[in-house]
Amino acid sequence: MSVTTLPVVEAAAHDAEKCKIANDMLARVSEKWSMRVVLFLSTQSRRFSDIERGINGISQRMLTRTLRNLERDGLVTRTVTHTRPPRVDYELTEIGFSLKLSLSALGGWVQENEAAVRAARAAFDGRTRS
Amino acid sequence: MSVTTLPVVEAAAHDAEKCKIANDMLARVSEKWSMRVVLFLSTQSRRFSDIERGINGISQRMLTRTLRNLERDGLVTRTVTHTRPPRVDYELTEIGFSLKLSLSALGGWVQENEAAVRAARAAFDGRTRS
DNA sequence: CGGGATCCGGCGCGATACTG
DNA sequence: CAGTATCGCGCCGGATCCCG
Repeated sequence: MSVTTLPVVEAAAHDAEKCKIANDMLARVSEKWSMRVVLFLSTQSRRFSDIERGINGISQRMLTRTLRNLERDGLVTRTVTHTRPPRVDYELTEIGFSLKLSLSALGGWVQENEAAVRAARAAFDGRTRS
Repeated sequence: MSVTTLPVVEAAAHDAEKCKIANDMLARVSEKWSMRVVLFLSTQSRRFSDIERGINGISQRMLTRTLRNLERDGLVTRTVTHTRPPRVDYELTEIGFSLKLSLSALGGWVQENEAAVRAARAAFDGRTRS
């Protein structure tokens, strides 16, 4: 029953359940590798090793965990082909793709304000280091 | 020179510097308390203790750190009034407010897809726990 | 090939106590 | 009132080894 529990959504529709989901989604999206994976899958379906090679510096462990989380949230689908060697393909779902679109909007903000943020940081650091 | 280093912004304008800033901003925004603070400041200027009381469960330490980070990025301003007891007011800058607008868009996505995500999680958990 | 199991360091974050 | 300092836990994320 707290007054301000929800970070993203504002006044409208402010129940506890949605707050939790909103927090979780924001957390998910910022989990260091999630966005890279979503972006990498945004154009086409990819198999595990393709993603691993396509995303620079991700470990096998983290790729697995990231994909599991995205799958759990219904953002990607996992398709296993039982051959030898086995083959697993990952693909963005419809809602996964819509999330990617929303995030691209945030990307727009970054493009417009990146210079200002960098300048602000430099000014702040110069001010406090003295 | 990696091919895919940037999570948010896509094909356009893909230099390393902007990538780093984009990552940083996404990290900042997801720092557990940042969004709550930004949202709380979105309507008006507030003093330290007001924010502390307004945001349910934040510790003094984390509020201080969060505000410092936001200030460093040029998203909030800090105004000190030297009285006894002292008084410090925080206010959203213009670019801080524009960020809030972009994030509200993401909030819209959450509102639309929260039910789907919750259902997906339930289905996934039921599938794997068996 | 596509993972799972385990070990481990770093640090995000909270609780508490102290200061100008 | 608005911080800073210190301590400690949890957990994210990397490395390494093993398995079907």
